[in-house]
Amino acid sequence: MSTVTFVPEPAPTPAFAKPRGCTNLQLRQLMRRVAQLYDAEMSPVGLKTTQYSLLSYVVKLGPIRPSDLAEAMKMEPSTLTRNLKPLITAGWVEVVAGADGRSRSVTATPAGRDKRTEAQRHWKVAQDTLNKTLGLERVAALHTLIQESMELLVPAETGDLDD
Amino acid sequence: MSTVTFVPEPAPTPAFAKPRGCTNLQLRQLMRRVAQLYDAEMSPVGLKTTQYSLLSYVVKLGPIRPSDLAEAMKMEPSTLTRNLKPLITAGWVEVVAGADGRSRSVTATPAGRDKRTEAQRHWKVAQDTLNKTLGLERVAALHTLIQESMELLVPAETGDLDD
DNA sequence: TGATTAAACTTGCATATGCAATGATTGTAG
DNA sequence: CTACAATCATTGCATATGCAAGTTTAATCA
Repeated sequence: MSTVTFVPEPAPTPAFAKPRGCTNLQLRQLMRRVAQLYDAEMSPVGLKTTQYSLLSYVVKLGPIRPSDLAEAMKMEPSTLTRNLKPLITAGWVEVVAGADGRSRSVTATPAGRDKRTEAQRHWKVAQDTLNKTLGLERVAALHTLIQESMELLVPAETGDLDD
Repeated sequence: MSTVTFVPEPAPTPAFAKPRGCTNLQLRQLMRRVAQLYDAEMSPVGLKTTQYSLLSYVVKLGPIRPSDLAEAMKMEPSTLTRNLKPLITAGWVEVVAGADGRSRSVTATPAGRDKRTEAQRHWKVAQDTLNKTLGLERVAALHTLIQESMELLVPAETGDLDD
């Protein structure tokens, strides 16, 4: 057995700074600002960006069951139920009885499809504004990070539990 | 004058993909998941992560005027007014008359400071969990992107308008 | 000083968000 | 076929969020 002198490795300086602060808070803050930017652009059309997103999903995926729609939008079913209300009141979306007596079927009305088309133009302007303000590269990087993070966060999950 | 044949440059393939989808929606979706992760960890302490963030700011910056606090937290003053209510009800925060007859002064009570310390431990666990789930590097990158984006989004703004 | 403007919250209105509990149906085990 | 379990949606409760309008107080101008 030989005596060995360990030379401590030079602390492997990481190529990135240790994250500082609260990720939750930072996400919220950015979300608020971004939402304001989008909402300002959407306001002439008479819907919030949240509503535009939901309406778009209904147009694209409908007729669809509320629970499936909620999952697609990654929100709680209870939240979905309520978020649909303004769209129903406005006559853009309809919820009727589903095949299964328990479930329902969500679809966009013709007026809803028209509204979505109209709103889409404004959404594009908002997105372009953001792209210009932040730079295409930064927005692309943000999208990538968000998507990667979402995948990693999907709670343990549901899906491939055999037995 | 010579005739020149322009060889069109090979479309400068960018090193990043054009961003797809709605940045607002993606941010919201990630925020929801992240909030749920933090809130689950904070729930034993009896406050939401949003409340923890606010309480922390009050502890660190107080006594402070509501408008300054709102600016520090990058939220609307009206939102701040309401978000303070649960903390006041719980006896963690006090709002008293300010120097100026119009303004107020927000401070944390001793109970509030204690609560914040207790909550901080849980926050750290949540943040560590996130760091592990996403990876330190990814979280760091996210923070950087968020911060850069926030700076770029600060609306034209207030600050150095002379005349 | 009296009128006007500005500053600093606060409220009214509307939506977004989620957990826990409830209601209504369907599926399943005995 | 009945009792129990699982599914699907909604409601009760509480908070978060922001715009526009209102209130109170201070500052400024004529």
